[in-house]
Amino acid sequence: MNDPAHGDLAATAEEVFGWTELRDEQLVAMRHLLDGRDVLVVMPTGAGKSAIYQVPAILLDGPTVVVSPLIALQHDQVAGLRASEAPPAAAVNSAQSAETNEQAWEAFARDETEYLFLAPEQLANPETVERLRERKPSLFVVDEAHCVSSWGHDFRPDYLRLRHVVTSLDHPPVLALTATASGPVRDDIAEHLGLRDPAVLVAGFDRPNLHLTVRQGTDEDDRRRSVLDWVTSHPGPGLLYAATRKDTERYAADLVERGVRAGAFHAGMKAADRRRVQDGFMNGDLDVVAATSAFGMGIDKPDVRFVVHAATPGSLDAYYQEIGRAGRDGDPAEIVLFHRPEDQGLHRFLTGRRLDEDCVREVAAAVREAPTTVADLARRVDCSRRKVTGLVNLLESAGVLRTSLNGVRYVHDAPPPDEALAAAQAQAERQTKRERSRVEVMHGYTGTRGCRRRFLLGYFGERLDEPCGHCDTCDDGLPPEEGRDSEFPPNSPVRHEQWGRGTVVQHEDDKLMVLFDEVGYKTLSLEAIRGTSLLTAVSS
DNA sequence: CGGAGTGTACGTAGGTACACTCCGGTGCGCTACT
Repeated sequence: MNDPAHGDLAATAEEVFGWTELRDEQLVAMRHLLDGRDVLVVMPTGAGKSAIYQVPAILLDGPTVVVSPLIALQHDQVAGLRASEAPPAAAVNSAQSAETNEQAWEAFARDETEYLFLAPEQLANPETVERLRERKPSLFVVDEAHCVSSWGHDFRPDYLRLRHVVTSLDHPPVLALTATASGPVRDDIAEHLGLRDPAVLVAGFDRPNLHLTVRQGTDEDDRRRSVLDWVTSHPGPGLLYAATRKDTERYAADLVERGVRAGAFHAGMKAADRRRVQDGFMNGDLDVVAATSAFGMGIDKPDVRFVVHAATPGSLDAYYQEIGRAGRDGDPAEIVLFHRPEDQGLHRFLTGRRLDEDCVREVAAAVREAPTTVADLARRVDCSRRKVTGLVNLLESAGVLRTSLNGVRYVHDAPPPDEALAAAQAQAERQTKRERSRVEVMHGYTGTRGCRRRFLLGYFGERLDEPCGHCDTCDDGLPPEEGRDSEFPPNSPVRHEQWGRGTVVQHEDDKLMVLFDEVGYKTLSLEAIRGTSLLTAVSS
């Protein structure tokens, strides 16, 4: 490789960061950014994702804006950059004093800042975007980009508004980084960030040193005992994921009683207690953390020897994210899921949020009266800003509203507010259906008779030609293979008479898993399809 | 939807069985009050 950009990248990486070697995927991604192209990178934690923006940022003329979901992550990134020879880095967020934030903005305005870290909520403030605009950022980075898809639709709706920020910054090259994203999640990220013909780089998902097991529990007491027995008889460090805050505390207490150095971790704990548990785990004072899904983002401990689930998560995406924290040093690690079909109940509840109809009507009516802004709506309507933002997003995807960075207006031929409510309900129902179908796929994993790893990798669009030999189903001996070569290969588009357009996700035994645009994931029996016109392959 | 916790009936002692209610995950930023 002798193009000049390659030489500059390698030289900068070495001079500034001391990296003497860059991996191919890193270099390819960096070159795309220098060429002005949008890039989506899916690469395991610890493989050097941050380098992909840190190096080109220096070569591009203008500052780099990094959107990061957690203030703790922003802090780590800034500290890391400050410890290197890299140009100045700063963060602006609510954990810092107003004075510190103002100083950061002033330095940024004087062109003294190369890397600026912000949460998406900061970018909901038009003044913030204006301050960025004035300095003409040359790179816009979204770290932990799976959050766009997993949180944007309800929990942190400002994620779905980032595309307007990108537009108003005259669309500098956008880099989306994540460790985990299935095909549909990648599409979701690209769509909601408004990526233009992005280069999509996916490094290997397979983690062959992780041994995968699913254990079926009979009743809750039986499962609880099995989990405790398993954890106490395996050396840590390890993670124990539970579904509720109360469960994490109970498991931690039971483990301590059995002589395990364990701590609980969930979002309801005081910040100081959370820090104590996290630091204890990192420095080896604790062997096990019993946690909700709150624990893990930004945790990069190489020697985690097991990840055990005392309840089934709501999606394979979330599951893969959590088990991916084991065995990063490449040594063997155990992955055990203690499953009960009743776990679906909690996820039915969590995905079954009801729409606030009054609020929808109020928002729709207010916008119909006159175009406005999200901030103004939040002031006028009797709901929280977060809720209003979420409803604006929902009404936009239902085709009722159209939005820009600051503006919200009524689509001129859209139905009046009363009927708009029905459209919003239908859209919300589609989202719920999709989420619930993800729960079902997760349970499909627990029930598969085939190779566990093949199922998992298949979901992420990677084909494993031979069974892995390193999961419980392979250990037990697999049923005979059939139907691997069919007219419905993974990732191929199909059409169903009832469910419409979809994409084949998985193919195992005589079952076909398809992601339909309208109804989410469905599992179809090939035997039932054969010889009928129910499902047809579509030429793309 | 399911599990945990509380309350009640039973019938005269201490527990068991069942009905009922309540609760359940992820973080940012901002404001009001110590």
